[in-house]
Order: sequence, then structure tokens, then C-alpha cells
Amino acid sequence: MADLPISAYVVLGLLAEQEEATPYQLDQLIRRSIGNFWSFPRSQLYAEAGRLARQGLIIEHREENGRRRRTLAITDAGRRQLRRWLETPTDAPAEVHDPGVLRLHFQPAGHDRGEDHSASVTQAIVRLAGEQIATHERLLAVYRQKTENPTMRPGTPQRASLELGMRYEQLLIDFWKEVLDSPTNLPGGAPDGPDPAT
Amino acid sequence: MADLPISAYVVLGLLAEQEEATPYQLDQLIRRSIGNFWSFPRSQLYAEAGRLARQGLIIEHREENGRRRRTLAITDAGRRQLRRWLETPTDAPAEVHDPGVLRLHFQPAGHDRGEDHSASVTQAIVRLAGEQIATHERLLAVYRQKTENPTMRPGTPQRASLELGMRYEQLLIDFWKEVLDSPTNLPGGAPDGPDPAT
DNA sequence: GGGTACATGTAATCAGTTACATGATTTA
DNA sequence: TAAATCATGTAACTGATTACATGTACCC
Repeated sequence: MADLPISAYVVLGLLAEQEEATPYQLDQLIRRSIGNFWSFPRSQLYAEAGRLARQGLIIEHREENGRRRRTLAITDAGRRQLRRWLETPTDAPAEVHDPGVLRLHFQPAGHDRGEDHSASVTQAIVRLAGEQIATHERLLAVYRQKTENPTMRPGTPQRASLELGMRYEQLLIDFWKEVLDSPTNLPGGAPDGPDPAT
Repeated sequence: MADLPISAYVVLGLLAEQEEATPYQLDQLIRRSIGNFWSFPRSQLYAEAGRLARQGLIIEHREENGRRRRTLAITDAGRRQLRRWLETPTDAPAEVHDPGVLRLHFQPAGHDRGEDHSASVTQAIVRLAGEQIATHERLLAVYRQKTENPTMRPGTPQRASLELGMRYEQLLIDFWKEVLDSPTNLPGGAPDGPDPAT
């Protein structure tokens, strides 16, 4: 009963809610909810299901007549494992993988030092900021959409995590807008002071 | 010249800044800067270096006398590849892997339906929120520390991405505090309204 | 009945992690 | 000089992704 990768708990959690589902259906569910902040390709669900079944945490009900197909259901052992995980004080710290921010971080590395180095860096940063604002605004809109899904009832945990996603997107939008507004004095710079020479 | 995994660009980016470094030194650099939002174990750097070297994007300078050791340096081709990536409009969307939020999401799944179902869920959520606040406050303090590192000069891209990290932690702290304050009407619930029956 | 979208699965590959092993350098 | 710490690397394994292959249902 070593502890499982987190994707396994996603599967267990969904099956605990659903009683029964095919990997395909799980994939749908993930897209509609947690997929925003924790996703993986559908094919992984097959591997995950295999592992969980081998450990007796779910049962795979395979049909071989005509078309291959498997239905998954959680077992009591699976429920216990899930509950234990839900009660375990958080293990891994959150990780944010944001290619946009990484690009920002490395902008200076991409330009030759000397001459109007900082001018070209600034220009690149402005472009990047514009893109990022668009990207995050698009994502925010997607989240808003999901808000309307009836399973996302206000006040529920599902809805709260969606809410957090939206706040996160808004945070990013604000951040990149600041970048756009003063690309030579990025956020975290001097308290205010407009660009030097003013 | 297919495109590389992002960890490869981390290595290229650092080498572009440093001219030369051992995998161990890269590991140190990562811890001090981007490691917060994009990390991997040191051992991966060896694999990454191997791949990059095979593609001619860096050169590995191996010393075999006495102790094995390798020094890495970026090549011109590596610089070009890095620059191309820096200019490429963002590919993958940001992903946030936060086990705390995932736990919140799945709380209801961990409790038996019926009887005082919601009471026990609420209790679990309160505990979770307390933990999360502590965790994120600890992380925020770590970020603040890093702020003092001289390479994190205010206004620079490096510093800005750190700033974003701090804002992110603060966002999480605020979120979980709201959860703690009204665990039966989680964020994203009705506009305000204190608990029912008031 | 031919096209399109939905549904299902496997195999091969690649990335990421854990666990281990050991060499050099400082310090008590 | 023994212990502690810093530095270095590999091998084995597990997880995650890509690419492919095919079946079923509906729709025009």
C-alpha cells in the first residue's frame, strides 16, 4: 500500500463520485473539471486503471464481445485509500509550470550583451506580455463558461477550485498588464517611480 | 531540430547566462531562482545534458583524470535554439499542480453520503484549509528570503518572476482563509450571505 | 454507402524520479 | 584521522506522452 501517484487519486476520486465509468468517460469528466489544473492524456487512464486494478483498488470489468471495452468501479479498499489520502497532510508542494513566465525569466539570456541590449530585451518582453494577456484572458473565459455547468454549484468544493482557477488567471492578467505598462521597471521593481530620467 | 522539452530550455537558458557550468552548479542556480516554479532533480540534468550534447546544442567537456567531472557550455546552435524558443508564441498552457486544491475538490468523494455527510466534509475542509495556510505562508517566507539575493535585482525579469511567485502564494493564502472563514459557503458561492438560517 | 465524429485501446518511446555509490574537502 | 558536508555520477524504474489502429453510430 505504498502511496500512489496523484493521477491515481484523480481516478479514485472520480470513481468514488460516479460509482462506475469507462476511461473515456473519466477523460470527459476531467476535462470538465480538474483538467485545468491537473491534466493528462486519456491514454494514461488505461495505464492507471491497470495499476489500480492490480492493487485491488478498483475493478475492471472487461467486455470482449465484439468491441473491447472496460468499465471501472472503485472497491472498498479503493475508498479507504482515497480517504486516507484526503486526510493526509499535504505532501508535495504545489508546482506551477508556466512557459510564459519561464520565457520572461530567460529573456536577457536570449539577447547578445552590449549595444542596445536592453532595448531589444524590452521589445521582446512587450511582445511576450501581449501574448500572455491574450492567452490568460482566453482561459479565463473558458473558466467562466464552466461556471455555468450545473455540477459546479456555487459553494461546493468543485466550484471553489474553479473559482481559484479564475482568480489565478486574473492574477496573471494583472501581472502581465503591469509588465506591459512599464517594461523597463518590471513588477517587483522600485515601489513606483516611473522610468528613470523623469 | 524538433522542439525540446522545457527542461532543456532551462539548461540552455542558464548556460547562456553563465557561459560554463557543471550540472551541479546548474542545480544550485535552479534552486535559487526558477526552481520554485519549475524544478526537477539534479539527476535529470545529466540526462538533459546528454541529449543536448548529442544534438550539438551544448558541448560537454569531460575530465576523466582522477575524478569524473563534466563542464557544460552552450554552442552557437544552442543559442540560436534558445532564442527561437524565447520568440515562439507560447505553446503549452500553464499547468498548476496543487495537491491541496485537488484534495479540496475531492473532499465530498471521500465521505459516505447520508447522515451528517456535510458536517464531516466541512470539518475535513477546515483542517485542510489550516494546513494549506501554514504551507503557503512558509513558502512565501522562503520567497521573501530569495528577494534578498543580489542577483534578484528589482525590476529584472528574474525578480519579476519571483514577485509573481509571491503574489501567487498570497492569493492562495487569501483563498484558504476565506475557506476557513466560511467553510459551508466556499469561495465562488453566493455573493455574500452569511451561513443560512441567519 | 461514404464521410464524419465519437469511442476505444495498445505499443513504443521519452521524460522524470528514486536509490544508490563514491570522491573530495573541510572541520572538530 | 574520523565525521560531516559538498560534489559527482549512474542504473533501474516508473510515469507520461505520442503515434497509431480500429470499431461503432449517425447524418447526408
